[in-house]
Amino acid sequence: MVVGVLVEIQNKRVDKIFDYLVPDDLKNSIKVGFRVVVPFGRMELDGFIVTIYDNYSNKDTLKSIIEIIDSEIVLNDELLLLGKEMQKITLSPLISCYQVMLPKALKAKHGKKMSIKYDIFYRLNPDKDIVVSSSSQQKIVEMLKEKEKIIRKDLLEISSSSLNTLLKNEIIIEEKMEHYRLNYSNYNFIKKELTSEQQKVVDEVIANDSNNYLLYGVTGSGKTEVYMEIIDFYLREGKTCIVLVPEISLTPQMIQRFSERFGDMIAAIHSGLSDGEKYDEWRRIVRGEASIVIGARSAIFAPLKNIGVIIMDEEHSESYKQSDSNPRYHARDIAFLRAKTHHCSIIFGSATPSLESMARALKGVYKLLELPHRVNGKSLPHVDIIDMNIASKKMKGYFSFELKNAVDKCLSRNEQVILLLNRRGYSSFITCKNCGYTFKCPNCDISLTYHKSSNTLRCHYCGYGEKVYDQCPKCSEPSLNKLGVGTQKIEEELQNIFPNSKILRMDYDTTSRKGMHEKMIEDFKNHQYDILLGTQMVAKGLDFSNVTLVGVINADTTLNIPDFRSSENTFSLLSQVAGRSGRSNKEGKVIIQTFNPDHYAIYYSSKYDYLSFYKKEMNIRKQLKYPPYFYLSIIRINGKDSNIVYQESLKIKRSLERNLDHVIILGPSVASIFRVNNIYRYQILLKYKNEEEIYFIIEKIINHYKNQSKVNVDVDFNPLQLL
DNA sequence: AGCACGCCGACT
DNA sequence: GTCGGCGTGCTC
Repeated sequence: MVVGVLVEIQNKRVDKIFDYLVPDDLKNSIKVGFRVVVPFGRMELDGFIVTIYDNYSNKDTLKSIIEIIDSEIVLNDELLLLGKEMQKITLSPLISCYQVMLPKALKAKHGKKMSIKYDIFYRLNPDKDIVVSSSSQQKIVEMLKEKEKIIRKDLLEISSSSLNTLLKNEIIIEEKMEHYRLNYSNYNFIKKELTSEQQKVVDEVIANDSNNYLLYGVTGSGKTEVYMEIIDFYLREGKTCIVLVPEISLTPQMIQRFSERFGDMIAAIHSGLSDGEKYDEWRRIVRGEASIVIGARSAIFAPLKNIGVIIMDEEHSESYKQSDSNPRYHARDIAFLRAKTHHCSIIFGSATPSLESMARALKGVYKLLELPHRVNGKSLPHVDIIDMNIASKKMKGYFSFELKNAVDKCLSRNEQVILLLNRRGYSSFITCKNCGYTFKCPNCDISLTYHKSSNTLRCHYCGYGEKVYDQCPKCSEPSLNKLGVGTQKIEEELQNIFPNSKILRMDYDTTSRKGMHEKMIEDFKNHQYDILLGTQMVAKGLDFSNVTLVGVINADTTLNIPDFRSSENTFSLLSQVAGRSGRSNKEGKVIIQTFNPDHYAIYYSSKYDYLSFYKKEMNIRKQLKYPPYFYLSIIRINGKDSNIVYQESLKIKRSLERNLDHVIILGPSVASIFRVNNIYRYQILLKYKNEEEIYFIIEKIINHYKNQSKVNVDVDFNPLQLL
């Protein structure tokens, strides 16, 4: 017997199938989709069995498999096929496609044994008469008469010798059962009364078996309730469901809502779980013990059978794309592939749909469903924009008089405040502290990125560069700000202004410890704090009924990120955070501090005018040839020798130019961080209309560079970040 | 990814 | 004369 094995090495040159003999004693237990240990050169490696050959001509040269790791299939037929399709659409190593599907505990290095926890149960042996010879034996038997089965820990006060005697005499039986580290309550079909708007959406979706929907519903319009009702329908049909949410909004609140309704039918995979716990959830899914999988990006690979619907909440979220490493896939594309095999529907939900999705919906590629009203019947909270060009002249720190005042009022009513501080991208570009001026590329209409080493500003799209001056070119003040504001600093200032308030700081630093995120949300909900100060993570999905004021300290930071999507991201972030205010019966309010009060992203978000924003932004995208009018791809070239990397980049560019018409080829330009770990990086940006045309050439280039070690060439199709 | 093979410089 | 630098190539 000969099998094809894909070995677990992250190297393109060995990303192919190696053939091995199966020793006779393993023949009966081996299956496609199992992991095995194989000899490889002088090493021993883990690998996946991807084929079993019917007949194989020259077996003599083959080595034999050392051992089988699994007793259950790790990659089922659907996932094996899905991996191949992923490799095709991402041009990533096949092994990386399989690895990304599995929980970390399974990717463990060879030799590390997985621990499955067991509970030991005891029950009475129905075939034996009960004969006891001591009072403690009698006690155990009494317990079993009452409870049918008991767990070892119930017997703490009873000597184990009496237990052993009973076992030896076969009066009681020992049983092992797999212990799952998490527990959910039971399914209880609570049906919440839906509004007629919500019901209409539900009816529409369940009327069709395989359709793609864009659910455009304002914050607080009850999308989650709609999802649950649809899921309920499919569960009754005997089907399963996947719910994708951005990691940041996969809060205990969210999980609780699902588990209250669906109990232990859900498997929730989130960052708060240990690797072991994630593995447990994955096993429950494999065994068909969970019918709803709720999780972040990688939950799209959940090994469910018979999927009825895939829901992608907050579909505009950038976290759905794996951008940092191979395979550079978007969960949306995987959803399409899985929906095709399962003949199921996909629902993309958002209060601020991505331009790509809305464009598709308006073209009829997706069916557009709308929830234009909040379920509490209240209108969205009023938004005040504070012009910091004026306000900053009168203030010392980061808080305008208006924001200070509003916080004061809110606290005096014993209500709570959420303050959003945007830190992302701060150090990479330069702003003027005095007037808010930012440097832009004359060719690309995006902010320039600051390079500390050369003290220059550069554009990463076209390579344009200029020297940094000490003075601001607009107001001539020597007040260029190269550094960001930390949440910590703001917290101190806040505490000084409101000495009697309790402030909770929530950012990457304070939530990195396991369970902290959950605890903070719980504590804030219980009003142990008055003010929640944090980064993006306070903007999404949280539902606090006592929050009546949301303040955005610096709306400009996301706007200034050198990316053509920065307006879109700003609009959606501001809309999301505004929706945190006034969620129950109390009137809410939002205050946004900005140096760009007239910027359309800020202006339209303050009016909750998605469609106007959409039209304006689409116009810009059209003019500048960006998505959704043009596709983008980035070819990244890196290597140890910067000169060789550059020369090869030029070669690639020329070969692209020779082979492609109607494709805009920009670069090669240096990546935002030119040198990482002594690897130099260049990139070429492609803008095009026809996906097929470029695919084959890029595939050719990547395959060409696969076999040589001087430079490494990767592609990112439809990148979200161009940096 | 490892690990060996192989072809040139400074040394006991 | 050798020890050892790490460039190139292979692993079923």
